[in-house]
Amino acid sequence: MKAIENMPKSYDPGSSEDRIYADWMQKGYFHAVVDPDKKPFTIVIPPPNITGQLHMGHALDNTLQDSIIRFKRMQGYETLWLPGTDHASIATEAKIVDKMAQEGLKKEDVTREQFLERAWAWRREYGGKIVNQLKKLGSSCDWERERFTMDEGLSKAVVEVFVRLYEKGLIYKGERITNWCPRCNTSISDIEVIYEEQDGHFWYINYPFADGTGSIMIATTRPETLLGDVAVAVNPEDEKYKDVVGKELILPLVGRRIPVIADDYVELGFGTGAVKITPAHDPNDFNVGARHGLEVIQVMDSKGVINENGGKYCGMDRFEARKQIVKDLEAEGLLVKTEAYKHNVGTCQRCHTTIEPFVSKQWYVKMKPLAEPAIEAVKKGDTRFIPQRFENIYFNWMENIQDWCISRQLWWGHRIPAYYCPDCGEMIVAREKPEVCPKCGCKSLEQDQDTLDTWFSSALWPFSTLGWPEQTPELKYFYPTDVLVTGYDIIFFWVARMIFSGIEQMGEVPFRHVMIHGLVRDEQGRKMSKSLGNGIDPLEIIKDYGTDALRYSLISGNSPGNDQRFLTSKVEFARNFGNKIWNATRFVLMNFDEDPDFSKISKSKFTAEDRWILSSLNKVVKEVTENMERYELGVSLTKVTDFIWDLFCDWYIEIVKPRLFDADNKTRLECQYVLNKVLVTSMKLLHPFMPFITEEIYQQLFKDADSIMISEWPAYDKDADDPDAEKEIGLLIDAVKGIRNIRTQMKVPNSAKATVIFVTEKANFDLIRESSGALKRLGNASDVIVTDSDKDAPPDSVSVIIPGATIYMPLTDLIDVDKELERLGLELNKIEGEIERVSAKLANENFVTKAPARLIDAEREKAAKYAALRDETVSQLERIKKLKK
RNA sequence: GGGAGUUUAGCUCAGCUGGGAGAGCAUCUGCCUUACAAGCAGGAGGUCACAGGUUCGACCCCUGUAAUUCCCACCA
Repeated sequence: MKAIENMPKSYDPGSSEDRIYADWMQKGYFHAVVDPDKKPFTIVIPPPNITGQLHMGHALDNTLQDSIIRFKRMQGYETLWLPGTDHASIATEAKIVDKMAQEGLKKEDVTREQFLERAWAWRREYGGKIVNQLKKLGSSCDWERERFTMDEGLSKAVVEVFVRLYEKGLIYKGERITNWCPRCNTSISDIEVIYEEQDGHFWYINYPFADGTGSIMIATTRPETLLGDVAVAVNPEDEKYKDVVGKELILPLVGRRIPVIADDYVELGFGTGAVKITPAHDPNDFNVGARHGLEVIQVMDSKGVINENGGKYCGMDRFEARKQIVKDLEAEGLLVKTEAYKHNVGTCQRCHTTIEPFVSKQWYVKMKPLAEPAIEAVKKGDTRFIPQRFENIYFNWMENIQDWCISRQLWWGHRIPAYYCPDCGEMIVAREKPEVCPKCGCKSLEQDQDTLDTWFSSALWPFSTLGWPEQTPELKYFYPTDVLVTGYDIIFFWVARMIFSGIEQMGEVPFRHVMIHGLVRDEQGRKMSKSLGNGIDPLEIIKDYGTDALRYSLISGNSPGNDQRFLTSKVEFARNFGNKIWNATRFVLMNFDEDPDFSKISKSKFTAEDRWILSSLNKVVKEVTENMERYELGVSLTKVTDFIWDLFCDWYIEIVKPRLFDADNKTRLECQYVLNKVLVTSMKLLHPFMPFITEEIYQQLFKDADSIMISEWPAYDKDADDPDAEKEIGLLIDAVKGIRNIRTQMKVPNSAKATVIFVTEKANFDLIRESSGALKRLGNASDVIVTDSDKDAPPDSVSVIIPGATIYMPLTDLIDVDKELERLGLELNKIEGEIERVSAKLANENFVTKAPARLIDAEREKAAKYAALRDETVSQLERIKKLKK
């Protein structure tokens, strides 16, 4: 056993965490191999963006994963936690554009190759940063298997999936209206559009009939799109407009003749009942236009600037044009009125620029055939969400899914594997660039300029990282993975897409469980954000309190799916807890002999408190393991904490001190053994959450020990349950609590050590005598006399009545007779209240006939207990009353 | 418009399949007791949002109401 000279009075995480982590790495404990003799347990990390900086969300997400993976590793699984990063095409590209702007450069000023050069340089410079930050968290990832979504292997997987889906007809190219961000200058998918409520206007505009017979009034929030109007639609049922359907209108400011058409899309009773139709710039209008064979007139370019179709407004930004058009309409007397109007405006998830629906040629994934089996898989329970309610969100989205626009007009990302012949226009989708055009033999085929949505590659993450499309042993062994841990904010973006991709490519769901967690909010419950500046840097917390404390504060009190607030007080508590166990260890070690030989212990020499703490420990092992298996990490952590702090430190250690301090005590070695056993076992239970301090303690407890992280997870042992010991020590604890309580209530100064006379039932006699040392210590008594008769009790004493025993504390000069009478009276009231409640229950025939037997027995036992307590309290009252005379 | 969550001590939150309400922080009282003042001991504080219902029994299950947060859809 090591001496404790290297254990300072308080624990300093800063001095050990990096060293311990380096040691784990060096010994290769994080590395997983294909081992047919062991069961695999796999987690793939949600790959952080290379633009990323570790924030509290990562800290939570990765602490959860690490805790699970450490638990499973100790349970004996071959555990793989596969790490990596995501190229995050649009986010990274935006960062690079920003950086270029600082040099006075625009994206167009450099070639695609030069731009990509910069992107890779970015990746080299910043890509490793977040990885190092994950290491600071203690993450036990298999870094030898780290992947990047644009690695050669993963890129190969992306091309393979694209080609396969194309060949199956599940990927197609089409000209359609899509969400377009004029600032990022690219198409984006439906879920990348964030709707924000904005204060806008409703402009009412008259469109005159071509025949001069008046006009029809429409209302719009986007008057600039008027330039692209090709019709005005009314509901076919609308009496008001029955006669005008088919007539022609003169489009204001433009002069184009456009028809009035009838279409169900127009809602009766909303607005003016007439809707301008602009197929090129509104998705609904696009559909209306398609139904009626209307022309699509694009009036804006990709940057939101009015083009040559916009006549005199050409060259104006869309919002500038809006103002001018309103002004011009007003001048022409066609603007009827303007109303303030709150409405939802679609904005770009990345840059919050207002989305402009835009007609362009894009690549799409046909979703229906992919969604169906993915829905089925979750319905069957092949993949389960925790908590389950997120399955509804998943179903709801998958059942109403639209085709997925996957092409982006960006440079950073996986380039679409489609090749075009400049001569004949032939398009070839292929794994490799064809040498010549298969149709005309032209040799200068050009690859599609577009790249793929960054989520296209993330969707393949659970198998592409394991070597797919190669049938590697890793893929066979580790796929499907066991649990995916992620926030509810990316269920659509990522989780759903992994599920259908896994099923489609691998024929099997990518993971068995999806553990969903919430957001980490600030102390006031606000979302942490850059713009609010309310983010808390996990690395700062680590610096101030240590990684273990941060991890503890994130796990404790956290329940799956729910948001939580980040409270500094919680981190402080966690740090204090670390210090507590550190000092418990110091205590244990300083009370060990030089080299205790635990092979010499005799179990028959275990005292009641030994059996009690071992039994309690055993119970905690069982419960914590069960909670861990159900991914209830917060509950586990609370249970471990309560056991260590309350049962082990505050009771067991305090009870056994006399044994330890007495060098001649006959059960001293057994006591040391139990201390060691309980401490080691509870450190193991705590290790998944607080890996560093538990390792440090483990190393202190054992010479030449392997790491705690590869030690065996404690097993529940049926035979270690000891209800008798629990009952016995329960009695002792009640007695001590009672004595302490009296002391405070009677305001007995600590210095006044009164003799305690313990009158007990015969059944408890030996036990109490055995524990009298502890009782003396914990009750701060000068002496403890155990007897089975109250004849020794001095009359001027206060009494503590517990089931099966009465304790007298002679407090001559200190006892206040009236006060004691009052106290006992209150006690009696309480007991009688209990008796009333219990007997009411037992008198209830329905309860006695319908409740389970064990509950009825329990109530009967209580009834007997309270009756005894009542009798004893009454007799104590009598005794005190006599004093008064 | 559709859906989901939340509502428990002053604050932040746990509470697993229904069987006498818990923790941390804050607060009050007393303690530097030779592991720990980042500590120890003892207290106070809750008609578990509200109203019904099911049940022998409801914080827990059902219905409704209110407040609050979020997600989806999007009406020009």
